Amino acid sequence: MRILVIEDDDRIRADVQTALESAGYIVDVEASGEEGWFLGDTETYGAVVLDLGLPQMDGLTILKRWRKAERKMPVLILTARGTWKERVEGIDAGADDYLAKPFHAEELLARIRAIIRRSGGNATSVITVGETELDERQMRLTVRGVAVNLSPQEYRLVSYLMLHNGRVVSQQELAEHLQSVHFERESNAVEVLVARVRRKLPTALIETRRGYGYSVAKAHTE
Amino acid sequence: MRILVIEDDDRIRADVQTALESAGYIVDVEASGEEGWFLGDTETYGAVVLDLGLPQMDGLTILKRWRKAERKMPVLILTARGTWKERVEGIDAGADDYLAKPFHAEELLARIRAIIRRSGGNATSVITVGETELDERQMRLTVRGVAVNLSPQEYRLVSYLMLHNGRVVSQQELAEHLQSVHFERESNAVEVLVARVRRKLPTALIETRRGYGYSVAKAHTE
DNA sequence: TCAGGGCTGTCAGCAAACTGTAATTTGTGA
DNA sequence: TCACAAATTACAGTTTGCTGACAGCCCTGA
Repeated sequence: MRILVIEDDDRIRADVQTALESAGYIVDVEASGEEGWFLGDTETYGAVVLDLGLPQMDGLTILKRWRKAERKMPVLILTARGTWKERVEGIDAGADDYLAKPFHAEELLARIRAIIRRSGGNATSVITVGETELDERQMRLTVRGVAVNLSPQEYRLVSYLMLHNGRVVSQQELAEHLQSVHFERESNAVEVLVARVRRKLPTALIETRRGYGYSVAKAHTE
Repeated sequence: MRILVIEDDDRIRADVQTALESAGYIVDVEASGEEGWFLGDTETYGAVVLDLGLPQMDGLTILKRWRKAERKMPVLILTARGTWKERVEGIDAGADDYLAKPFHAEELLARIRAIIRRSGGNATSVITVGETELDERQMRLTVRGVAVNLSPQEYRLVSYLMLHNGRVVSQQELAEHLQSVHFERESNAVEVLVARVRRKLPTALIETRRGYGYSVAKAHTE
C-alpha cells in the first residue's frame, strides 16, 4: 500500500514518514503543495496524509481539485489547530478524516488504517501488471495464477516497483527504501536483489533503465 | 467466533475484551463509533457489543445503518443508564438484547451466548478452507470429516488464522491474541504452538511466511 | 494429600533460508 | 572500440524457524 504525505514542516514530515514506513507502507513525501497535488493527480495512492497549512498551494485547494478530477483516494487531513470550522471545511472539501496536531504516531496509524479499510481496501489490495499480480493482503506475488515465493527483501523490492509502476526508480531510492541496516555506497546489493527476483519470475517484469534505475511496465490502474 | 466491541470508555472496553477473550472468543475492539460502524459493515462477526453513548456517531445510528444494509449479526446494547426509553429505542433499532452498566462479566457472557444461540441459523459458524472445516459453535476442527483434538491454545491459533483467512498474521499479533500472560520477546512459544498444531493435522494448513508470519491458504469465502 | 496426565512455556541444537560482499563476466551507449 | 554500468556467480555470516526434551502448573481421581 502506497501513501502520499504532503506536509511542509520537516520534523513532522519525517516523523509521519517513519511511522508509516515502519508500519509497512510505502511512502512518498512532498513538502510543496503544488508538487504534492501533481503527484496525487498522476499517481495512484491507497491514502493521502495532507497538511492544511501549506505555503503556495493550500491543502483544501489541493483536495478540492483532486475531488473535482474524480481522484477518490481517502485523505486524512492534518491541521495545527483543531478548530471546528477547519474541520467542517475539510469534510466539505472531501476529506475522509481529520487529525489535529500534535498527535501520537499510533493515532495516525489507527486513522490511516481506518480510512483505508473504509475506502474498501480490499479492492485496492491487488495490483496487476500484465500477467503479474501483487496481492498486498496476502503479501503474495502470482504470475499466471502461480504463486512466486519471495523473500522479504525481494517482496519489498517488487512491491515498491509495482506500486510505482511506470516510474523509473533509482538504485539509491530502492536501497533507501529497503532500509538495510548495513548498506554502503559502492554496494551492488540492489543489483543482486534484482537478479534474484528475475530468476524467480517466468516473465520479464523488471526493466533496466541503464544509468537511471529500474521500472516495471506501466499497467492500467483502472 | 469473532466478536466486535464498540465502546469509548477505555476501562470498560478493556474489561469486556478480557472477559470475551478468556471465554474463547476472538475480539476486535473499537473506541470510535465511525470506525466501529465500518468494521461491522465490512467484516463478518458472530456478534457485536455496542455502546449507546458514543461520541461522533451514536450507537443507535450505527445499529440502524447496519440493519438498513441488511447486516443481521446479533447486537447486544450497552448503556450507562437503564432508562426505559433507551431500551425501547434500542429494540426498535434492531438490537437483540440490552445490558445496563455497570454489569458483571458473567452476565455479559451469558447474554452474548444467548443472542448467539438465538441467532441460530447464521451460516457463519462453519468456515471451510480446503478440506479443513472449523465449526465455531462446537469449537471443533475437522479435516476430511475427521475431528482433530486440539488444546485450547491450539484451537485459538487455528481459529484466529482461519477467521483472518488469507491474511498474513505476524507472530507478534498471534502472541498478543493468544493472551499469554507471560510472553517475553525472544520467546518461541508461537513457533512451538504452530509445530504442535501441524503435527496434529494431516494436511498442510498453516503456511510459514518467513520474516512476516503465518497464513492459511486463501479460500473463496463467497 | 498425592500421583498422574494434559497443557504450555523455555531452552538448546540444528537446518535452511536470507542477504550482503566481492570477483568476474556481460553488454550497452557514446 | 572503450569505459563503465549492470548481471552473474560463489561464498560466508547471520537470521529465522523447526524440533525434541524438559519443567512447572493445574486439574482430577484415588
